[in-house]
Amino acid sequence: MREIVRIGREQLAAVGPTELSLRSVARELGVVSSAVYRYVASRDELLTLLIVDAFDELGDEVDAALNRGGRHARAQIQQIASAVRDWAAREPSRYALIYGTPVPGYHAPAERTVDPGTRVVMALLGVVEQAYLDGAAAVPGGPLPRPVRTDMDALRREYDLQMPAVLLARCFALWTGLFGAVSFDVFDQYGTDTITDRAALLKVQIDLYIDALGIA
Amino acid sequence: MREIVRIGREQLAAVGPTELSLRSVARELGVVSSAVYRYVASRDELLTLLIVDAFDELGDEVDAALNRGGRHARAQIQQIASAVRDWAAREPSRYALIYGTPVPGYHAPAERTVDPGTRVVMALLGVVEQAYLDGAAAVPGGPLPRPVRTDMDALRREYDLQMPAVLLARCFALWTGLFGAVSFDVFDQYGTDTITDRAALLKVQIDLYIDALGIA
DNA sequence: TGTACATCAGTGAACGCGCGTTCACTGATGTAC
DNA sequence: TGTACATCAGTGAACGCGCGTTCACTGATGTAC
Repeated sequence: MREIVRIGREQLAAVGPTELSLRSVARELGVVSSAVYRYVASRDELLTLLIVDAFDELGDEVDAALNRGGRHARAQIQQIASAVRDWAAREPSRYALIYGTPVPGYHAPAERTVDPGTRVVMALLGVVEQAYLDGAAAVPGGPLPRPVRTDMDALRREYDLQMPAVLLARCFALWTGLFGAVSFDVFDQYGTDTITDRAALLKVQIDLYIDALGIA
Repeated sequence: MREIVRIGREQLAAVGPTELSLRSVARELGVVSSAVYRYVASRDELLTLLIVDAFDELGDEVDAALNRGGRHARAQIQQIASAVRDWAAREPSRYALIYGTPVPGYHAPAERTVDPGTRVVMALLGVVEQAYLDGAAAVPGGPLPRPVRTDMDALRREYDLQMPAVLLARCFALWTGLFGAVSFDVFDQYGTDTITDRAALLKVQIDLYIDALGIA
């Protein structure tokens, strides 16, 4: 079982999420294809296992990066960002599996993927919330469009956040900005040769997002 | 020929870029699969045609949105952003083709895809450059890490930009931030039901990025 | 200690499918004399 | 005006491939008496 996930991971290192096949996993496992069905009900379930696995590993890396240090919110966010980037660069297919084009025909079962899938945002929110509580985050003025405000308030209640809705909305910009930058990097959207040090560029971009959050 | 691209587009409406097949295009065209080879050398070339087609259509939409008005940089950028979002929401598969996980095994021929692929950034850069020339963009202080600075200077020369390197670097944050937010939306990375009005959220996010650019 | 039986991991063949690409071909349309 | 020929769009069969999934099965291991 664990073996299957391990091999699935390995396969993903070679082949993009869409063409991950039960048969290739079986082959690599040194077993006939139908044998895999003893452990996994279908290809979809294999994908689910690998998605959860990827989210969890990324989540672990992020947590580890956070623990490694930096007391300042800015440093912590930068650390989260590089952890994400490093993992994504190391595991482009697994990154694509969870943050790229959804695998066609596959629908993730919410009850298994939501929790692991939110670990990175949760880490970011944790840092910003703490900065807010410490008075280290400037609260931006300006109203929020009603529907956004409603959603943000619902989230604040759900996750028990003290930060105001405006700040929470800005966290979304940080979150999507981070993954946008990482995706451009991993999926090679910058032309070839235009950016020589992508890690450095990411750092600059994240700095900008942090500035925009009003964090010291 | 044009017919083939048209049908390819239609197919993409139904099936994700990875499983776009020559045979399905032929089928839809009412023709035997080998006939398509009279017009297109291989599946890869079909993909190239569709990629260029998608980039061009998106570029046209963005240009149209820009022309539709707003003299202020802020309004113009917001208009570009909604044009991108609207097109992406309408054509998720074609968006995935150009901004999602790269199709495995396919390599885009740079000489055909680069120009159409840069139209959106070019539009953004045009707006920011104009704002800079009008003195409407605050030039941020702070140095840039050396490699980033070098890349930015190369780009400034290549595209004949007056804006300083720091500002250009910030344009990258706007660019990747925009596509990060749109991808999260189109690829359904926000949980279900957490965001009720995604267009409104995008607007808030883009506003933040514009603030960060120091644009009035 | 020895036998009878149940459990269970893995086998192997088969199903029906769709794919990209090749090849020799047909038959209509257009051109040259 | 009429015939001979070239062009060219499309055909149809075939190649070898990999896929997900099913099914009845073998044979080793473990358990109960």
